[in-house]
Amino acid sequence: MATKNIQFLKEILQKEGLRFTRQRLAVWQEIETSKKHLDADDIFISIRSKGMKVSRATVYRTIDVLLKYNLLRKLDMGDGRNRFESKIDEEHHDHMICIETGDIIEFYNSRLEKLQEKIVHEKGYELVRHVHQLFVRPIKK
Amino acid sequence: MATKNIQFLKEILQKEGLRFTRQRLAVWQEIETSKKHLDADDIFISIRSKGMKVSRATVYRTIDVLLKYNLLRKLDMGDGRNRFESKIDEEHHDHMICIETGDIIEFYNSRLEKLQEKIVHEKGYELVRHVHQLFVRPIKK
DNA sequence: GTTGTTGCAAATACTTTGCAACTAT
DNA sequence: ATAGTTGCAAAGTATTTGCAACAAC
Repeated sequence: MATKNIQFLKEILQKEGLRFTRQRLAVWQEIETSKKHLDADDIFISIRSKGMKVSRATVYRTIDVLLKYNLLRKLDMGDGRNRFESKIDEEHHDHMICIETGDIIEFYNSRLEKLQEKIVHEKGYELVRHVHQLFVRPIKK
Repeated sequence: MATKNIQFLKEILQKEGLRFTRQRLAVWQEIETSKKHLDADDIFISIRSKGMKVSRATVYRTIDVLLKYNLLRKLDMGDGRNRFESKIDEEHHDHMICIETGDIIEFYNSRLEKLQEKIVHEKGYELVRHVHQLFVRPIKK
C-alpha cells in the first residue's frame, strides 16, 4: 500500500512535468501515514526527527503542489493553523468539530454528496473539491 | 434597518457585559453594509478612509467578539486571507467558488440544511455553525 | 548538461500582546 | 470612580521569496 501510493505520487508528478524528489516523497508520506491532522510545522519537525534533511520552505512548497493536484485536503479547524490530510486511499469524509472538547468526528453521507453535485450542476459548474465542516456542541441532557 | 442592526449589536454587547464603543460599531457597520467579503485590513482601511480613528488591533479584537457571538461568518476562499461577512439580516447561504475565475456564487438549499442537522443530531450534538464551500469549475462545452 | 528543486536566511504578511491613556457605564 | 477598551509599537506566527548550490532527468 505504501508502495502503491509512492507510485501514485510519482505518476502525478511526472504527468505534470515535476520532479520526484526525496523531499516531496517525505512530505507526502508524513501526511499519508499520519493518523492525525498535521500542520506544516508538524510535518517539518517529523521529517527532521527521522534524520532527513528538509527545509520549511520545501514543506510549504510541497504542500502547495499536493494541494494543487488534489492529493491533500486543507482543514481550518478555527484555531488559526491550517492542517492537512490525505485524500488518497480513504473514503472521502467531512468533519464535525466539537467547539467544547475540540473532538473531530469524521462523517460521510451519500445523500449530501449527491446533493452537492446537483447544486453545482444546476449553476453550470462541475465540482472540483469542497470544504464542509460542522461546528457542534454536545446536546445537554 | 441600519438602526435596527445597531440596536442588535448594542443588545448583544450589553447582554455579554461588553461595552458599546464607536470602534465596535464601526467595524460592525463596515461588514454589515459591505456588498463584498472583506478581510481585516479592508475593514481597517475603510474605517480610516472615512476619517475615523481605529487601530488594526481593535479591528482584530472586534472581529473576535463578533465571531464569538455569531454575528459574523469567517470565510477561507483558499487565497490565504480570512474574509468576513455578516450573518444578520440576510438569508443564510453557503458559497461556490470558481477556481478559474474567482467568482463567488452564493447558494442556499433547504434539503442540505436539514440533512446537516440530521447528521449532527444522530451523533448526539447540536449544530452551532458550519462552513460549506464548493470549489468549482465551469463546465466546458 | 540542462533545468527544476532545495536550503538558507531574509523578507513579508498576518495576528496577538503589554501597557499607559482613554472612555463607557 | 471604576473597570473595560483603545492605540501604539513591539513581539509572535505563519508563509513566501531570491539566489546559489544541488540533484533529477
